[in-house]
Amino acid sequence: ENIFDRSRMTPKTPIKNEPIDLSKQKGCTPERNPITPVKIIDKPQPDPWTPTANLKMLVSAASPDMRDREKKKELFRPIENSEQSDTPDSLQYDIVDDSTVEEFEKQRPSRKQKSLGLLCQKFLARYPNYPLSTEKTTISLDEVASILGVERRRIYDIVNVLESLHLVSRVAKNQYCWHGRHNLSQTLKKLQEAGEMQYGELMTFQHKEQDLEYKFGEQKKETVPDSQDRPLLDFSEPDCTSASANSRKDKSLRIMSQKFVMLFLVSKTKIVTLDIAAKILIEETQDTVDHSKFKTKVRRLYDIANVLTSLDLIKKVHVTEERGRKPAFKWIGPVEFSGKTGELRGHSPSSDPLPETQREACARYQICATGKQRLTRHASFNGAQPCEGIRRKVSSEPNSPRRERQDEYCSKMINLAAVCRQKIEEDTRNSNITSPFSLFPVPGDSDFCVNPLPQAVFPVVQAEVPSLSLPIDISSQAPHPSTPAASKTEDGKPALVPNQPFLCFPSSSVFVLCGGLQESNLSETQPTAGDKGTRSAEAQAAVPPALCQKRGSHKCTLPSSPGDHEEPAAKKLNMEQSDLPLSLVVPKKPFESPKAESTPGSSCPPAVHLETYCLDLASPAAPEARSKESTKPLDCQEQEKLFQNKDPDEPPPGNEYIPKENANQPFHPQYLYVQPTAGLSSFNFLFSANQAPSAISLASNQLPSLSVPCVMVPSAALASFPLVCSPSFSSPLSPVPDGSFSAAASMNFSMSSLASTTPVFISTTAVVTPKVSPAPSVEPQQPAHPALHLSPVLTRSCSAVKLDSPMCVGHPVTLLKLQQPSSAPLTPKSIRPAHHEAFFKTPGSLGDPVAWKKNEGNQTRNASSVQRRLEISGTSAD
DNA sequence: CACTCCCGCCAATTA
DNA sequence: TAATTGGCGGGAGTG
Repeated sequence: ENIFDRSRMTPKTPIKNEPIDLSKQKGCTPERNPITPVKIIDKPQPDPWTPTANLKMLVSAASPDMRDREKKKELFRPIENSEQSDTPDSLQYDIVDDSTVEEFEKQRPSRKQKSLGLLCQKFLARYPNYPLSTEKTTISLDEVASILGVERRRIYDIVNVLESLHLVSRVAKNQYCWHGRHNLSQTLKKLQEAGEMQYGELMTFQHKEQDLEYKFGEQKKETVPDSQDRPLLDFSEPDCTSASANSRKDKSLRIMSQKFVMLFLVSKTKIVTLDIAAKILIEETQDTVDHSKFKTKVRRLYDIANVLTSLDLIKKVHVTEERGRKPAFKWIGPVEFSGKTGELRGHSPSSDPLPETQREACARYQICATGKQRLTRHASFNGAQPCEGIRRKVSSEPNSPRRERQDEYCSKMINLAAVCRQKIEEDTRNSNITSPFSLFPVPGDSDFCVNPLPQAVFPVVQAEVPSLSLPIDISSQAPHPSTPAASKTEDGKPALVPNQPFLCFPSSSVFVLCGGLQESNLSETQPTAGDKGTRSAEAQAAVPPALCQKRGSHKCTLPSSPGDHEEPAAKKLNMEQSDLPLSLVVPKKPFESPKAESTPGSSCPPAVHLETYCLDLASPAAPEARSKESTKPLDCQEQEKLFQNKDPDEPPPGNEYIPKENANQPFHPQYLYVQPTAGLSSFNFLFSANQAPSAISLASNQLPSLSVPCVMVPSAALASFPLVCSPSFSSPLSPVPDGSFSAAASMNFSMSSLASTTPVFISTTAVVTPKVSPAPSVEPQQPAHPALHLSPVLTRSCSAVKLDSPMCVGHPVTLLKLQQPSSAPLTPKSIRPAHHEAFFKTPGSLGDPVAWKKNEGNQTRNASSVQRRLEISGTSAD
């Protein structure tokens, strides 16, 4: 009998008949133990007894195919009856029993019987959904293939998808480890977070496929190449063995699977049409969109969908659209994930940088979004750990192509930002906005939450236009219009709470910090991250985002980029970009609950301040940036020079940071002046602080008063500071109200000289580089969305999103764009964004749109600076 | 005819 | 070099 079985096992494709059994190891599943032939006996044996069984035997003996069919039938029966709907588990049992049946449907296995979905069910039936932790079940591909009577190729399809969800992990060649669904929720959560970052915006618009598509296209193009995405998926989980395995290039199926799942998790409707998914995935992967590619993608999606369906995570549905009904899938799996950011951290803090980043972002986001501020979380976040994680990432790969990292980074950042946005939105929706945002105009919050995000995402893209708007805000700013870049700069807007994440984006790791910034804690982490990034990245980093310092005073440094900009302003710009968002965010938080560690209290204005500070800080870093800047356009270079000079001064913002990098007190004074001008109290504080104290001390001082978080960002943009700060502060503060706030903020920015800020952002963007160019493209789209309401927030979110897509590089740009657009539409709110843009532009300002482009380069610089700052902050950290 | 998606060639990776 | 993985797309089964 045993022999018999074996023969059966071997499918027609004799490929490998080998003694399959051997492989099985531990625990197989309940049903059979593959390993020993004996197992085989299980089912088969019974057969012999029955007439049918005998028949089967004969048949199988006669032809492998028949055997297979029979097997399938057995397995399926239950399944077939219920169709997929049945739960796999039940199936399993059934299967076992069925042996008796044999109705002889044998007829040729219909295509359905051979479907991947069915095969997958059979596969899953073999393993427990929740295996005991103690027992590790290993899966031998050969064995399974033979048992299931299919070629190995098919098993790969299943395993790859399962692997993407961490239900299994590859242990070795031909060996996989079965984990079951224990970690499924965590994995889904991660994917959701990542997805939000990447697709959040898109999904919001889901209904509008076009939008999405467009956006996607732009974003992706802009941003980085898809490689970015992978990381998300990768998350290395703690699981058992796996870790090692991922090397392959892409494993598109795995990545696709993750992305596909992300789309569901991000989608509000939880329904994703195949064509949209295909388009999105194609874009990510590659630009080319030829039809054939699309078809191929769809084929793959079907493969994935079949497996996911078997997992009961999705089900097929049809959506009717204008053009008719389209095939689609609806997510029927868990939507809420118990895991919390905190938990996530716990998972593998060190293991994957990205994951951590995401987590942090999430955490921050939550905080922000919620408005509730979870001090604890923040605190934890603030904790060096997060930062470390980021740093690790950065540092770890320093050598490797920065871009890639950056991209990843960016993507992560973006993702985070996106997630945050979404969350925020949700939060706002669900529970009106929380205090944090309150800063923003009230409406903003709510709007912000709801509309903004969605729109923001894309709309933001429009940023370009927004940039214009910005100018509007402040005529003076107009100059900046430099334009596109400006829009990007808007990222600054991100300042809005939602954006925080964005902040991160800029420098990548740094940004993450931003989130923290807002909260306060963030700052610390960010800095660290930033530091790493900057260091490794040198120029790119230069601008490190901000770091934030956290807590109480939060100071983040946002690094402006290292010098890129000619003038301080330029620096500021860079910083700002990244910062802006932060600042925005910060403000909100402050408003909401000062109490929080950081005492976010300060509200918008504070945020601004922060930025300023950051800028200052950045300046120190600037020098480094300079080098990179060289690459930048003329403007940049000039700016760089300026920065250099300033650098020394810049330190202020990040108190701690500064010291490390450079103590640039001198400059501070300048800034200080500016701020005062602004008139806002908060600004003033900041400035004074900056001035008086050494860079660091100052920063800290100021921050504290304000709300710190923001500060962090600013550091980078010190230069811009003055301008920005003052404006923002003044108005923002009082305005606290939502709309006003944003407006004010924006105003401020613009006032301050958007240019300066803008430059910063730009630089950031630039850093992103590749993305930069893309960003522009994006911008156009954004306009459509107009995120009038929350523009700031939205913008940020948007930017963040975009960033994601771009991954590292791109995202910054994207963000900017988004912001602008949003800003434009929104009035007050929009203003802010605009301001950001303006800033960016301004620096360049001077006018050149070109400058914006250059910004890209700057961004990189910024990033580096940011990183530096981060580092500093880290060290100095509160 | 449009959807699905099976099948297996064959290239990229690994061992 | 052989084996393992897995991208890919032709084209067949279904409705």
